Amino acid sequence: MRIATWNINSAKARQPRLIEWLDRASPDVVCLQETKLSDEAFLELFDEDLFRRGYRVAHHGDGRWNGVAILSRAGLEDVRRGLPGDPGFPGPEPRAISASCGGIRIWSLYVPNGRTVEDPHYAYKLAWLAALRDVVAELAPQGPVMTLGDFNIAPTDADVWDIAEFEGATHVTEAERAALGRLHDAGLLDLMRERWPDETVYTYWDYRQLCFPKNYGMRIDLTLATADVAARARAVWVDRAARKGTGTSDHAPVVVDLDEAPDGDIGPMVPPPSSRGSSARGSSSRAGAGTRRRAST
DNA sequence: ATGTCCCAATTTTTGGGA
Repeated sequence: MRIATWNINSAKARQPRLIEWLDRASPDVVCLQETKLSDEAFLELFDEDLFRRGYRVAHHGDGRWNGVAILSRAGLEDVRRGLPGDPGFPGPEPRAISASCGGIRIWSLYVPNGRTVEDPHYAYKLAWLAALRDVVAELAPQGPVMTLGDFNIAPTDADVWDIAEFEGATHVTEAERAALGRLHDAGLLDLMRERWPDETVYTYWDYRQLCFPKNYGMRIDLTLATADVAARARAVWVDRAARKGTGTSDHAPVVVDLDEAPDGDIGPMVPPPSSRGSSARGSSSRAGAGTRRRAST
């Protein structure tokens, strides 16, 4: 199952690039942020194109700002709009939506930007992240969970092109990183860093000052997941091609490929005959580990 | 020149947000 997240910075402005990307990348589940549309306007624009490609749609937006969505051709059950405990600014904003897709509770998140550390939006950002932590702490013990989206936090200094440029700025503060740390404490792993611990990886480049050509980027779009999901992650990457050319978002998609769940709907995995009763399925070899058959009875 | 883009409205220019 291929799962992606992409802050598209206006679904309306990005329509051709989004459709083109769906056809090229062929994701099964897509978490979108900053659609900047109402639910009605989003469906009006995309329903036909997405239906024809086999996607079902859950959108949560109110028009001008924010707006999140999940597109899925791997099931879309039990859709929940908003974040329980959302502090609001002052009222709730459409920054979270979740659904069960292919047995995973998937969240598409657009964390408040924070603006500056003195701005009330910064306190809002931290309060919003605290509410998210509580949701994760409740859900993570219950089954597979993924939280994907624009977190507006660079987890470490290595996740920005030049930390000196961020003196006193949001996205890199101790408090923001501590809030992210509490998501990890609640059971979420950073799939990109699990797979690529030391690579330079960016997901966002400002439109201004030729940031993309110079690779002045930030890794702020994160793919977090519980350990059961992390164990299935076969590949994790940033689709930089989607950031190139004209009419692009300032963010690139982050894509995760998952192996099938070992106890998925095809039935429980049992050892293949060749290794049954032997020690061949230990950590030294994965041969045969992908073989699945329906258990008898 | 912030080497930009997006939105809405007080719409053909401006202000706000990222």
